[in-house]
Amino acid sequence: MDERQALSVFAALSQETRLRILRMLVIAGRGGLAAGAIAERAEVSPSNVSFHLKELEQAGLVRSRRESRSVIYSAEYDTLSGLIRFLMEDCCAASPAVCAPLADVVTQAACCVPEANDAALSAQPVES
Amino acid sequence: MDERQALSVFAALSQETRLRILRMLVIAGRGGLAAGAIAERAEVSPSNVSFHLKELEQAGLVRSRRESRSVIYSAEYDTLSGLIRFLMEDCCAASPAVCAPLADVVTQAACCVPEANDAALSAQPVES
DNA sequence: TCAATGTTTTTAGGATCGTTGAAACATGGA
DNA sequence: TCCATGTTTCAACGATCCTAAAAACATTGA
Repeated sequence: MDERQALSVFAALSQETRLRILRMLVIAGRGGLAAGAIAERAEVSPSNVSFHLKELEQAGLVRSRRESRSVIYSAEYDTLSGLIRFLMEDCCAASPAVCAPLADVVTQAACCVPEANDAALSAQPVES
Repeated sequence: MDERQALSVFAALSQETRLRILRMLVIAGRGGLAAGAIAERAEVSPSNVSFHLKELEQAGLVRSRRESRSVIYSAEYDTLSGLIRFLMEDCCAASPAVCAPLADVVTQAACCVPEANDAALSAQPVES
């Protein structure tokens, strides 16, 4: 990810409704959610949710597909991981001691890593 | 990190000059840089850099200390790691397969982790 | 084709943000 | 104290963003 896209992603995530929507879609998984369902859960009007979804889509954080009458939105996990990589990148240019806190994140936020799944985060088990 | 602070941090990072300043300070390490030096490197006016540094400070991304005539700013690595943790948090609520790309980041972006320092990122060695 | 449902676009407004230059403030040395 | 240096605050303006409501568009079934 280059600086331009990082700026775009940060801008997209700096708005309350959009951040909520993205987290909603991240939790929803690859199946995604229909625009209407998102609007209902976020408690905003359809036109407003459409506006914010477009912003998220332009930032590359979500994708959309039409299924019959509904338009289904889902999170782009690759963009999220790219953003995290971007955030870690420059840390590595400084001395290792400086970025020790980030190393801790790497080792502790291991919810996604099979062999270290000992509830390092306060995340609850997967349901559904 | 809660949602409120995450929003504040995203807003702070969504501006080109501020993102550049933060990356500059991350690379500079705990020693930090004087406001004047930052202004010079970022090629913005002193008043402008002061404005942006205040925003970064309010978001908790930098701290300042006075040394004689200069005010030295340095990156708050804990806030950065907190942001990364926040970004990974919800990923874990979905199925593990969904967040595999993030797991890859964790294992590959290992520049900070001593035992896996094999240039997984395209980051160049530290110069200067 | 017509009506119903789901979503997007458009328009307009008010609010917030970023930049600039001048003035003010803080510090250290003569 | 006075001056030089380094930084911050202030006020004003233009640009951008967010929201709301109405209209337009797309899809499906009668």
